[in-house]
Amino acid sequence: MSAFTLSLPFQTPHQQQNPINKNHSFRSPPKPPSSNQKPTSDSPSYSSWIEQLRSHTRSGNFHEAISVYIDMTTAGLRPNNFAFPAVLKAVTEIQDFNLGEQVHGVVVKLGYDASSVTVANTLLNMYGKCGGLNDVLKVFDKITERDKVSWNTFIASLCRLEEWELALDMFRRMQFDKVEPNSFTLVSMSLACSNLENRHGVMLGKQVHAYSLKIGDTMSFTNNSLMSMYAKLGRIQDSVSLFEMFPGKNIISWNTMISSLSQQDLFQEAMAVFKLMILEEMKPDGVTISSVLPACSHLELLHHGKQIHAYAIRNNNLIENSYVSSALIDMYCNCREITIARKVFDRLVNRSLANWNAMLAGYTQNGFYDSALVLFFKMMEFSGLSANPTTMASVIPASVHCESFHDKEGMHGFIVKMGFSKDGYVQNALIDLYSRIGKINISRNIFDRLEIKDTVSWNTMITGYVVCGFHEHALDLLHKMNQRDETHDQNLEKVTCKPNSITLMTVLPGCAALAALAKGKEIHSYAIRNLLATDVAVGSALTDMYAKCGCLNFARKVFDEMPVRNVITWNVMFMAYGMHGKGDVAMSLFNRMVAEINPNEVSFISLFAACSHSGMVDEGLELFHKMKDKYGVDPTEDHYGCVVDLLGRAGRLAEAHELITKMPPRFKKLGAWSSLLGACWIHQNVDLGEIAARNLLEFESDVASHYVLLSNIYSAAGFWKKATEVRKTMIKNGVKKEPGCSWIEFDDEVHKFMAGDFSHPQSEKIHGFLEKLLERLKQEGYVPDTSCVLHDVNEDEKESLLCGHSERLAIAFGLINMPPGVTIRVAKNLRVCNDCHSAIKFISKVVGREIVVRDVRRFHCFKDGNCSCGDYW
DNA sequence: ATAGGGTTAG
Repeated sequence: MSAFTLSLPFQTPHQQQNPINKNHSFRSPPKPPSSNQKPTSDSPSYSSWIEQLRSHTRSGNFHEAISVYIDMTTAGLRPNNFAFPAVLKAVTEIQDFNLGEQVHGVVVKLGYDASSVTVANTLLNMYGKCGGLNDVLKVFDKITERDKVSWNTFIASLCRLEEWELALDMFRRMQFDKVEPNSFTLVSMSLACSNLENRHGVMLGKQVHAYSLKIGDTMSFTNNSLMSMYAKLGRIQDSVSLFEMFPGKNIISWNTMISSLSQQDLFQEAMAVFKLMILEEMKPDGVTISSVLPACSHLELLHHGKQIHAYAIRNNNLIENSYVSSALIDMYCNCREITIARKVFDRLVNRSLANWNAMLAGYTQNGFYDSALVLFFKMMEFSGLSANPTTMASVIPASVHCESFHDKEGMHGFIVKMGFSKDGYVQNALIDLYSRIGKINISRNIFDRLEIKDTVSWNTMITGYVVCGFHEHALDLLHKMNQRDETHDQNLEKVTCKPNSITLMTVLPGCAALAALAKGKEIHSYAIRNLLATDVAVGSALTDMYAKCGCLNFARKVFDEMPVRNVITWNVMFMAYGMHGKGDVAMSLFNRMVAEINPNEVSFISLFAACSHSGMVDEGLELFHKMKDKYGVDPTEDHYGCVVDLLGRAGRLAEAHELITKMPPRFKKLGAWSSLLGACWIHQNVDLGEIAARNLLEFESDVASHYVLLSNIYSAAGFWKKATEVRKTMIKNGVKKEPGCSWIEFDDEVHKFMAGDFSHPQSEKIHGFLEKLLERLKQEGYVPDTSCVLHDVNEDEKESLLCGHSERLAIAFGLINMPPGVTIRVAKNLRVCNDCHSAIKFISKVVGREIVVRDVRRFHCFKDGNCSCGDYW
């Protein structure tokens, strides 16, 4: 609506031309009252103008009412204390703040703001609904004879402007001025209290409640507001008591109760109240439906949800209610019935933004990222609606995970353009976006500049570091999150963000990757103290962490004590036993598992790996042959890869090769070929190794490990020239070998060592230590095996290169710094080479220490000159 | 006086 200026014709009565801008758009042009003569204030038709104005407002024709008002003033008539309330009400309803201000001007000129309480009160109401705080205060100040309505309107306006504290102050001043609060006042007060900080809100809320009892207020809306207030302040029990004791329950009481329970995540209870409502023959309306559906959604009560859907269609076509349809879509999506959700969506006649958003969220949350993006672009083009921050909170993750969508950073541009950059959800989603495209610094930048960091912000940032492999930073940030929590004002419960179960399961894989046992234990104790350890996901992550830190016993203990286990929990345990070379235990656990719960694809991958590392070829093959018929899991290309590894590692290379050739054609064979190549290196088979490498390099000429394995196979067989050639091709193709890297946790820090690396502060000491150690090893009978050294150098040099292998540096560091008797735990990013394996066996004997080395595939526990893997790995 | 759709995880 265009703004226009209204000058005051009565200020200079002789001036007859009127500068009203007639562009104001009205539905129907106003008709002046019957006579052609201009009415004057004392002519009989004056009252008919006023009456017309009032009747338009009364019957809801606000635009017409305003028209009459304008014509009236154009004609030089003064509005009176009947005209002003009518026009102000109309202005308020259509939210035309500009016109409101102009009418205000007229009111002031004519002195009604001080002389008529009714006019002043409607003015107050107008500013409360479409103005600002200053206007409200100014108008209220002017009223000399404040009545109860003035106070109530004033307080209600303050609430609408979210000035909760001020509203409460005014409640006190009202009583001080000897004006008795009534139901209207108490409704506003309940609303104000429910928006205060928790403890404070409850305290004042109880006073409001007591006040209502004192004045014997039994109005249903007072009771309903008090219920709502208690619920929002987390005092659901008080809310329920009010509900139960109140004799005058109406539909709104029921709805309030159901929605309050839903909002407090008390879904079972919400369902129970809903059922009671039906029993008491109270007819649910749209609000009821949209309050109870979230409960069905969270409890995944698809059946109930469908019944409610049917009810909504039968009764009054409640499905047309946008709240109802959004809740339905959400319910179906949460029950993973995306197709039904989409049908509901497609059949809607008018789609609200909430409908689109619910559908988009449903797609994203169920992993249908492409569908989410397609729908989003459709919405942008055809719906006539524009996205809001909620839309983008679903679209950003969809764009991040959608592989065929490339312009991920473009989303950020769009966000900025739309002005959504300061929305918390959007910012968190952007942090995730940048970390997943490897631009972790941008993530951190956004994170650092967040005005409010909630738990999700911290979790997302920590996950980002884990995703990018910066595990130390992840642990650092967890530490900071905790610090922040400790120093936080206990009164501000709403803004605290303690680590939750998601935080822990995000950061535990970081500990596992770093083999940071001490840190992992610290997190474990934190989980116990904060009652998070019983969470399935946390328990599974703890089990995994202990297993990957080499503490199989701890892993098993956590596993045994978990109150609930899911597929992932079991899979983690299989993997754990597999990495420790205990395939037999994994298999017997599997038999226990299938009595309780169905295995999935990952279960079989873990089990094959376990069998493979334990030489249990036949057990593994048997499982492979019956996984589909007995357990209903179709083998995938990954399973084939595992079985090729199983056969190959055991030296059954021909069978492994045959299995690859028999793979169903829909499968990619790369994984299987690379398993075979690895096996050819172990068993020194040049012919098959060449075949495998050829098949791999045709598609993956940029993977260093293929070149390295082939070249190692050649050198081990003495084909030095061929080995060198492979290495040259690799360099020519610009492929860089991933540098070997090992690490060890010491003194609350993870120390990293690269192969041939001299950057560590203790580097000199370590190398000196290793030189002396080498002499002692040789005395014990250690003979260096240089076959896996790629470089074509003389034997002496090779030996010193071997000494530089990163695992040896890490072990030496541990031996120098850690007290005797403490097990040395080292992790490595590549496989331990033959020579290091045999050297570490000797080291464990010479220094009398247990040494645990975890490489990419499994654990090696060295003790008294032996290794737990029995040289089979 | 009552109602909605969103971000993080294995």
